Amino acid sequence: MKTASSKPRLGSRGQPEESRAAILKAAVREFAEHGIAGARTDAIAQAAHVNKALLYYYFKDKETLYGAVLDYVFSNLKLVVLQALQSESAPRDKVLAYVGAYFDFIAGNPLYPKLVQREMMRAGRGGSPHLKHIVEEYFRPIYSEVSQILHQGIAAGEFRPVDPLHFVPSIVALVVFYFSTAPVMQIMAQFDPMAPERVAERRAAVLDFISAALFRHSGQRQKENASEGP
Amino acid sequence: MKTASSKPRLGSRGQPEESRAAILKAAVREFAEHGIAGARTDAIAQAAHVNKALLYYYFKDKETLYGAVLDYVFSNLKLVVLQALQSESAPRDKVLAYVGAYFDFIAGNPLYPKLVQREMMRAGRGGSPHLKHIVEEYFRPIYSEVSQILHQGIAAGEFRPVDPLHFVPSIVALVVFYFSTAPVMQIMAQFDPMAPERVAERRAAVLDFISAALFRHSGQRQKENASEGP
DNA sequence: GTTGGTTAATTAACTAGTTAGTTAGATTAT
DNA sequence: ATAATCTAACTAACTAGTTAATTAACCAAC
Repeated sequence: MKTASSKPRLGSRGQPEESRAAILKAAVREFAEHGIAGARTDAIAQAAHVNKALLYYYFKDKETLYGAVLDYVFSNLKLVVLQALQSESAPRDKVLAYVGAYFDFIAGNPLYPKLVQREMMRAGRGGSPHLKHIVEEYFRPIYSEVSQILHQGIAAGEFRPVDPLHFVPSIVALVVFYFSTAPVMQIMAQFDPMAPERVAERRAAVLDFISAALFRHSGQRQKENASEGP
Repeated sequence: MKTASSKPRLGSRGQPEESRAAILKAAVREFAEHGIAGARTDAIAQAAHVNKALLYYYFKDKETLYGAVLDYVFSNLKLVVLQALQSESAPRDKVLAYVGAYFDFIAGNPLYPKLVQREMMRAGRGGSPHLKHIVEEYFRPIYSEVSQILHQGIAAGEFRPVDPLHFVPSIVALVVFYFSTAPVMQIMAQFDPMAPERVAERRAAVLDFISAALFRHSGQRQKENASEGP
C-alpha cells in the first residue's frame, strides 16, 4: 500500500517498515491487555522503542492505530481459517479442520482472543467504529463458508439439524472462551492453563464437545427438532 | 450491616441507602459498557443523579466501587444458579435446570456478561485485585456443584464421560458468549439479537447443543475416550 | 416546644496528576 | 538540497480524588 514503485525507499534513521511493524506489535499487546481506553500510547511507544510522536506519524490517532491492530489480527485469522476450509473432504472433516485451525491460531496467539472479545463488546450505544468493517470483511466470509458446510452436512445426514446462525457462534465461543478467561482458569484449577499439555487437553475437549453436538452417531435415533419455546 | 440497632436513622437529604443503590446501579452500567479504565466517575455520578464526591463518601475509590459492582452481580448469579441446583431430580434435569437458570439470569441482565467477560480478562500480569475473591467466593462453589452432578451423571451412565474442568467452562462460554457479543450478532444477522424471540431461540439452541454433547442417546454406541493429543 | 448541639448525608468548587496529541526541529539516505 | 524518518519537549484537555462548607434529621436540655 505504501511502496508501490521501485525500491523500499528507506528514510533517515533507516527502519520505516520495521518501526511501523514494531509499533503495531506493541500495540497488539497493549490493546489486548488493557483495551482501547486502558491502553497508553506512551506505553506502546516505549515497548516499540520508538518516540511517541512516531505513532502519530504512522497512524492518525489512537483509534486508527487500534483499527490497524484489529485489521492485522483478523486478516490473519481469516487467512488461516479459510485455508483450512479449502480441502475437498467430507463436511465432517472440514468442520474439524476449521475448528482445529481456529483453535491453533488462537492458541498460538494468546493475545488475540482478548482483542476479539474486547472489540465484540464495544458497541452498546456509541460503540466501535471498526466493528461493522470487521464483521463485513472478516466474520461474514468465514461465517458463510462454515454455514454452507453445515448445511451440506445436514443435507447429507452426517450432521444433526442445527441452525448455523447459532451453531457457528457457539463454536467460536468454545474456542475463544478458554483463552480469554485463562486468568480465571489459573485460579480455579491450580495449574497454568497455557501450558502445552493443558492447551492440548482443551483442544481435545473442544473437538469432542463439538463432534458430539454436531455429528450423527452410529445406530442412533433422535428427535428432529432443534428449537422450542422457553 | 449499618443499622443494627433501633431505627433506619436517616440523614439530611434523606436517602442514604437509595443513593448508594443508585450509585451502584449506575456503576454497573458504566463499568459494563466501558470497563474500569473507560468508565468515568463523573458519568456514574451524573447517571445516579448524585454529586461525584458522594461516590467517594460511600466507596473508597473507583477500584473499590468496581469491586462492589462485581460482588453485587456475582452474588446474585450465585444465588439464582445454586437455587436451580437445589432440586432432587436426575442429573440430566439438574444440568438443564442449571443451564436454563444461568441463561435466564444473563438474558434478564444483559449488562452482566460484559462485566463478567471484562473481569475475566483482567489479570495478564498486574491484573485484577478482585478476581481471586470472585473465583473463591462465587465460581468455585458453583463449579463444585455442577462438577459433582456431572460425575453423578457419568457414573449413572446418563452422561458421556466428559471432563468437568473443561465441560463446565464450555457451558459458561455457550451461555455468555451470545450476549457479550450481541453487537456482532446485530450486524451479522439483520435483526435485534436481544428481541425476546431471538433470545428464546438462542436458549433452545444452547440447551440443544449441551444436551447433544452431554447426554447419552437411546440406542447409541460411541467411543469412550474424551481426550487425544493435538 | 423551642433551642442548640451532634452527626449523617450531600454538594460546589478545586487540585494534582495523567494522557492524547502537537510542534518545531534534527538526522540522514538519495 | 530535499524529502522521508524520527525525536525532545511541550500543551491542552481530561479525570480521579479532595476539601471545606451546607443541609437537615435527631436528640437532649431547658
